[in-house]
Amino acid sequence: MVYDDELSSSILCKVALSVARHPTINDVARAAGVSVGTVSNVLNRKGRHSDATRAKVIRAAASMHYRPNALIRSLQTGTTNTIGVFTWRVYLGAWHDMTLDLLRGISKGLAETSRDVLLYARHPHEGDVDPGYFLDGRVDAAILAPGGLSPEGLEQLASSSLPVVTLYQSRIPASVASVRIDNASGIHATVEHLVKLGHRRIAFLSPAYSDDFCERRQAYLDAMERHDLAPRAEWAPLGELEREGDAGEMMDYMLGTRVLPTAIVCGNDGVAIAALRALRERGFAVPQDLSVAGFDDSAAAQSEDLTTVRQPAEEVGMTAARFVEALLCGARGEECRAVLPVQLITRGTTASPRDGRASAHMPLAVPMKGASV
Amino acid sequence: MVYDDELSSSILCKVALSVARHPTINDVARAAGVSVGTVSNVLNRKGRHSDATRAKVIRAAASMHYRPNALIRSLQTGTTNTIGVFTWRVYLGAWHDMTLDLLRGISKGLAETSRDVLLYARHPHEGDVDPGYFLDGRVDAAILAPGGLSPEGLEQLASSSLPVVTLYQSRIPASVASVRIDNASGIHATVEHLVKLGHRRIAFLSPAYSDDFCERRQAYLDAMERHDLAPRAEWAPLGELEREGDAGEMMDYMLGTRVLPTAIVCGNDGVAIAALRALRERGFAVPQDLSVAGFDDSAAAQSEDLTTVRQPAEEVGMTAARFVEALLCGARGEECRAVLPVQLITRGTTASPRDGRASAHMPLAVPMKGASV
DNA sequence: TTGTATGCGTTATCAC
DNA sequence: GTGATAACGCATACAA
Repeated sequence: MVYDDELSSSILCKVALSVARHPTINDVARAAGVSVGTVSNVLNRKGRHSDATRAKVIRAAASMHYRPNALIRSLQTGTTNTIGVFTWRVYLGAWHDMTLDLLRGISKGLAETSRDVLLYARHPHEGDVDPGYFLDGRVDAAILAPGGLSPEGLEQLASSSLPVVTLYQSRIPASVASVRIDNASGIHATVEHLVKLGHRRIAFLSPAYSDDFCERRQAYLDAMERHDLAPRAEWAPLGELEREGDAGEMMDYMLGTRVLPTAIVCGNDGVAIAALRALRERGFAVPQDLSVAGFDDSAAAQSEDLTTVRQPAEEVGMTAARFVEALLCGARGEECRAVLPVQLITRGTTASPRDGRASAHMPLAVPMKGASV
Repeated sequence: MVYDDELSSSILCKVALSVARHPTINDVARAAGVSVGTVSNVLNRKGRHSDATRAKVIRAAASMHYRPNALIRSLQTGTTNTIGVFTWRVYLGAWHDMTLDLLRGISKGLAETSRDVLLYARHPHEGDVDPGYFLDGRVDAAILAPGGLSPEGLEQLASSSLPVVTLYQSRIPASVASVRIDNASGIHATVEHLVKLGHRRIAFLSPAYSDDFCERRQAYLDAMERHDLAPRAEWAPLGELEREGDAGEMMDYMLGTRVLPTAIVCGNDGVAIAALRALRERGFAVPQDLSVAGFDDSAAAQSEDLTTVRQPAEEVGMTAARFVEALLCGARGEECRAVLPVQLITRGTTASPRDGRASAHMPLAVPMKGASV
């Protein structure tokens, strides 16, 4: 061609004009008049080349907005600088306010080590996730919130070489890193608080579809026993509680029993706030007629002046990010386990019960299944 | 058949024992006794091979938990099935409650087309993001919430071949797809509502660091003018308002003026709730002494019984996801523009002002240089 | 129907 | 210091 002997600047023009695609290291090398190896060296392993070459390469790369392809680079180096994060909960609504705090914590933690987050959005709304999903080379490690992987799936993942940190899960293989919160302490503190206020008829309202909820339920039963309080079966119903409306039904069920509780401990703030609304709709005053306590200390809990247990979701995320870092540095899963403390926050929805018996203005008979007070 | 089984299973064992790394297509090919091309064909282009071969390949792949490397596959196909999402806001706190709704919408929208989200977390806490950041081949397209990219950066990105959808941004190149909300309508409705209640001294409290805030501020000024109300300069201060404490200072400033407003329109719910608290701390009753309105209809707004403008954050996310899909199918950016409607939600923090005059304990109103009271 | 060969863009290992 | 070149794992066009 006529232009074979053009100066590099015009070559740059040619390249710039001809590429719809992004410039590659080859383009940079050609423009700078050096080999690809030299370009790679200059750009990555600073220090083993002449200043003149260095300048040429840098300028060529900058002028054509060269950007190394991250995929190929990962292929070469074996590391993606990306962490997979699976949180089922992003699909759910206000029942789980803590997701964003969690993500923020993870982001902050990973930013410290310049890693990005691959947020798995592709999973279906229902059913278990294929563990192989995390093994396609896109991520260096995975952080798994509950709800996606079956125990077997987690087992399989654990036996692979992918570092994994589970969150809010207790039924996991011993070798898997995990960050949990101290559910039992939180519930014990809540029950203790209520007992000190004079409550003896304490109910527990919660779904049971995650380890956390199960632990909280068990802790409630333990706490009741510890205080010599025998919870009636209908005070701790095992319902689905997946939507707001469910809380109303559950409340009807609970209020339809012969002996009403004077306090309700809820599995999380979402349930507690739904319970608050259901109670108020039915003419009950909180905390005069019934006390209500939640779990999580979400933003809504603060607004609702809800007594609740504060869990450090952001710290859970940061801890998980640090564990990921540790695992990538060779730590074993067994060494990366944390149970973060929680703290009871007493607010306006809990108070002493009205003198032993149900209050005077409470409905005599709740319109459900002929039950009476 | 039996012979085949024995043969392949023993080979499988050998392979399984030898690999610490993940099996590659070569391993599968060897185990199945076919070539890599055949494996690839069987796994991807169904239909052009014998049943026997097909069965062998499938079984070999399944038994060794073969998973194609997504990086290489992307390299090959030119598509990553991943969308980059940049939201600065994940770092911020309760000032921006809508982030999770947004993410949920994006996730739902992308799940429809089996794409995942690369959530950029690596950006520093301050300063502009390098546009080249999104051009390293890891994503097929990008969704950009405000705050990260400078206008020039966005321009540069727009001139690249990467499909981009901006959110909540109005000052963008004409060719860039965008999803916005109708800020002006929301503010006009709010001011209209307050005017109908009898307010004339209406203030505007908001930061101004994003397009949305600026639009809302301008809409406030327009609405005031439309109602022949000349807002005093001190009723629409231009402050930073980046933390909760700032709202208190701003409130002190506003309440320290000679003529007090009877209503405060806020830039978002976070500001409004901070304003509510600041007002109550200073002995003002809402809405008796002052009315307050927000913007967004976050969960906190519902809890606080705040009059506000509902914005469909989740729908913003879903729309963005759909635009991404459209762009990837060849649509031009100009064709992918949406301004989603908002809706005024009147709640308990707005009411008629106390009978024309300021309340008894408020400082007397003193007219200043032609300002209409 | 199946196998072979090529190339994707980069890093890294060697010669020079 | 610098430049060839192998290798990464896969898809695909093409040959058999």
